Amino acid sequence: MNRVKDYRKAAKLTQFELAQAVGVARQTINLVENDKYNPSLDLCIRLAQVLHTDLNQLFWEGQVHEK
Amino acid sequence: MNRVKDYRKAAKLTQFELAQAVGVARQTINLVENDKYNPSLDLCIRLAQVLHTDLNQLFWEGQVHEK
DNA sequence: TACAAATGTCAACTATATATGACATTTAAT
DNA sequence: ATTAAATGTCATATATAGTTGACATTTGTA
Repeated sequence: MNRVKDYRKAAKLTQFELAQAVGVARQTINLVENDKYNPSLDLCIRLAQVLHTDLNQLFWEGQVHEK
Repeated sequence: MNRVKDYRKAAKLTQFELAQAVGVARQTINLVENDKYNPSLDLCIRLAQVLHTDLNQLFWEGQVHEK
């Protein structure tokens, strides 16, 4: 489970508004939030930018890597 | 420019070996390293795991976000 | 209860990530 | 100077990300 929905709600955006902000369809946001598929890196980066966070926060949750 | 090539060389892997390790074709690694396209999140995550790093290190370089 | 906004989901379509095979060029070692 | 390994790149094919439109369900609010 990624954390897009959490960050979107924290930003008080609807799926539709987030979709517009990153330039994809509303359904695409819905599918990403529900892990129905595998977004492109480009979309991940735009999501992180619009949600004022970064790739690790959104998509690296629970991974055990430490530097 | 992402840093896949830097991390691959640090791990002393060839493009072919890295491709095998993450389960894609060698050409795919080549294209990713040279920013010829837009990999899937899934591939990005496998690259980060195999290269013992994380998404931000590989693909968030130069982005200005701080938590 | 009723209504509207937000969300989930389906089917059909289009764009593009990724595969495969092949070949040219570069790099490194002999 | 040769040779092999590694890399860059092309063309064609396939899988799947992302679109569009539509409708059902949920959630919040009057």
